Amino acid sequence: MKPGFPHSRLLARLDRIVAFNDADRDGISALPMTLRNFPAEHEIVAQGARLNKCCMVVDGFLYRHKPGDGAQRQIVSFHVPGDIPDLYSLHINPMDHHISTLGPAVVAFIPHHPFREMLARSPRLTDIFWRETLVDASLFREWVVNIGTRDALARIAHLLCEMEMRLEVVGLAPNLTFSFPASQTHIADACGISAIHANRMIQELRSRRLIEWEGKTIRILDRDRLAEIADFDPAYLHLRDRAVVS
Amino acid sequence: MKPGFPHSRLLARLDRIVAFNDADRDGISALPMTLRNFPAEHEIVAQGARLNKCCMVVDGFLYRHKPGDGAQRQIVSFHVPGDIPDLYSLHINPMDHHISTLGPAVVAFIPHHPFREMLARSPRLTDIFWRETLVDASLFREWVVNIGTRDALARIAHLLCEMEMRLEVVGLAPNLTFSFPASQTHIADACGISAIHANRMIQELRSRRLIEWEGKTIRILDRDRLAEIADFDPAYLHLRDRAVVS
DNA sequence: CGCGGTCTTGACAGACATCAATTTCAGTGG
DNA sequence: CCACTGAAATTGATGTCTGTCAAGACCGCG
Repeated sequence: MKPGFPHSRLLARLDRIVAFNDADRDGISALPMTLRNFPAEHEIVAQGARLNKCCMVVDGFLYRHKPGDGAQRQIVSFHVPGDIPDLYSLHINPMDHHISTLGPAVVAFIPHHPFREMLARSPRLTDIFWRETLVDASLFREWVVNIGTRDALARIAHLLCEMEMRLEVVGLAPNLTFSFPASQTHIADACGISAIHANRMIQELRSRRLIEWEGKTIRILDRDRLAEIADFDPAYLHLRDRAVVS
Repeated sequence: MKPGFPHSRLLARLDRIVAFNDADRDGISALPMTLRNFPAEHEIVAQGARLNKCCMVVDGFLYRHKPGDGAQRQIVSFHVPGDIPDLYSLHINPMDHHISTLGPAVVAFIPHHPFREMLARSPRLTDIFWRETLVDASLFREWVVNIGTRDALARIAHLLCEMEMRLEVVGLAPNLTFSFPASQTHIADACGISAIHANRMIQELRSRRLIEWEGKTIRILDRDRLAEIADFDPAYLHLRDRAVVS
């Protein structure tokens, strides 16, 4: 079976995380997927919803967020192509957060029913997707550490290190350069700081010649020093091979 | 098959979350478990370790923590009887955080091999334990929100609301009163604030007559007002029936 | 060319961290 | 039975990181 474009995204993604075989490939390739385009800042899934399908990022970025106390909100994760941010909806209802597009994005919807059938047929695929949700959880733990222990500058630096590495895995960060259509307000909401302070810290990173950030394009100039400031250790990403050469 | 004491802890726990049948029960009851006692503040699992067994809390509390920047550390979760804090080690290695006892605790170890065999035999149990890890992840998301958006007073209030409700589920918080052998430093490390400030905020909660906290015993005096301060919505706990009467 | 969102800058206030010292108290030993 | 001891809790003073308010600059888009 010839996998379609969205399927290959998912396959490429999983391939970088675990080793799997042709049977796994065929199972995934047989999943029905419906592609849809969404404009920037568009809510794909609402908190409280009961879903009958999952969404996979094909192109662009999604982010998950929860309303915080009062007017505040907290972004709890960003998602890159290949991610399935609501994979957990297979087993948990209702959704405990929103999912929105960051910039314009292409999303593939996978109905729960055939997804569950595929998993029921293959304990191996079950393990693979279970593992995906576990890595997801590991990122949340690191975000707790990020927001709980680091100052604003390090929080932003850490976020950038994480995004660069996750995008590199799916081939979207050549030369430490990548597209990231987040406003400074998004960064602030993700790091638990004010937008104004986020602005100042980003300027600080720029003036230290650690990053370039113009429009929606980020370029990391000195990954080692950025990682040092961020106290960044990629172990929590649980990538298959962490031998990332610079 | 007659389940032993540790097994019944696990069964009771799962029973409050999902509905399951006798076959499930038998499968769980057949799991080999080795009981061990640990003193307070004892490391059960180290970051970086590759495990061949999971640990279930039988009595007392465990907590998971990661070293933060410099001398700081971040507690990312507390665990009550019935929890399996390193369930994810079935699919992910190495551990990305430490697990320690809070006070003295009794822990049951379950070897990975029979655990995996049980799951391989029962897609239903696989779903149940997968779901457990998904709820775990949901708590992390809420912790991100807690630390990222709320002030110190609300963070502590939120933590107390969460602990009370989770303990109530396993029958360990009668009359809104429960044992919790955490020092103020633990609270501080969990909420991302300094121990001194944690002390002042706890005093504030006491003086407002919201809680009593003497030694290792906490009593919630006014859950409604505490939940209001904490902006606490138990939906993220994904309990089966959330009809908790006061 | 004008509008609105985003970014930027400055001044000021406040929540919280840090430093230092004292009190409490459970556990220990004489 | 009662000092002794070290950890935990508490209190006070001071500094700072970060939030808030206000206003202006920049820029993409219609």
